Amino acid sequence: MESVFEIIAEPNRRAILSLLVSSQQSVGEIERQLRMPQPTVSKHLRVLREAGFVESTVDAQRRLYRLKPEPFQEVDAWLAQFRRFWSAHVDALERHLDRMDESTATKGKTRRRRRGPNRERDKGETK
Amino acid sequence: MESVFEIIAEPNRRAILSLLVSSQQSVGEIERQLRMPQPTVSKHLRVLREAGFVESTVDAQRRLYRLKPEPFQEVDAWLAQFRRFWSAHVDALERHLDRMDESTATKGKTRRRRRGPNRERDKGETK
DNA sequence: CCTAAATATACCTTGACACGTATATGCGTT
DNA sequence: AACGCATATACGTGTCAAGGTATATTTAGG
Repeated sequence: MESVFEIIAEPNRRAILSLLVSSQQSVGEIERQLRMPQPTVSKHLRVLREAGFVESTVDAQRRLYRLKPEPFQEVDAWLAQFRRFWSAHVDALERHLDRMDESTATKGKTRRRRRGPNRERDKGETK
Repeated sequence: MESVFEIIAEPNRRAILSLLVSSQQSVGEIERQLRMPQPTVSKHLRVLREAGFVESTVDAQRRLYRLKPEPFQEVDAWLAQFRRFWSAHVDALERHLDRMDESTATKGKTRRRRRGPNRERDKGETK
């Protein structure tokens, strides 16, 4: 369990991280909102803490967990090398994002995206 | 092996993806550059292809693999919700947005970027 | 056709990790 | 001190994915 990528590969851990975006939460609050058994929450939080994704402070018997930025930056840094590549495929990207918009439309406020004519693709690499 | 996060959790797969950033490569080229056995390369490429990270074209006995953008965008979309947390490093973020702006400038439309202090942490938990 | 090269797949083994259940630890209250 | 709540940890189990080795498939060329 060394890399940040392995950490975020686990769906429950991603759920926890997403929960913590809004504000810090206690173990019990996470447990209830995500409807997962308490030991599961604690164990995932341990992994997340050791990987630097979260930190905790003690509040009586409760532990309040909140996000830490560094590992996210690490993921972002890795992703960066591909940004150049996918901006060359903006059109496919736009189409993809349109589908994402559609699937998350329940959130109400969606960023509207405009649709343009297709631009040229294909760097002419085929043999 | 459903999610994109599980796919990129594997170091060898990340290595392959990084290799393909520069240009498309054959299995043998990947095998030699990464010094990993050929079946390993093929199997990872299969996983990557089924997850939409790469696609291949046939060149005689060779298969040329190249990147596809959509899954990367999916990772980026997930990462987006955490961006406000690491805006401590505004510089990298700004650079990122700058490149986004630049690369999509052909589309003409504005991409809004909030600037200034986003000092909005520590929501005063119950203590 | 037959062979060699490039790539894919099949089979097996192994190890990691996520889960459930049970139990331990810590803290606050009476 | 004793109890109860919140959280952590220990242990046993099952699953699944990655690696290794062997073999199959495809294609070019003689």
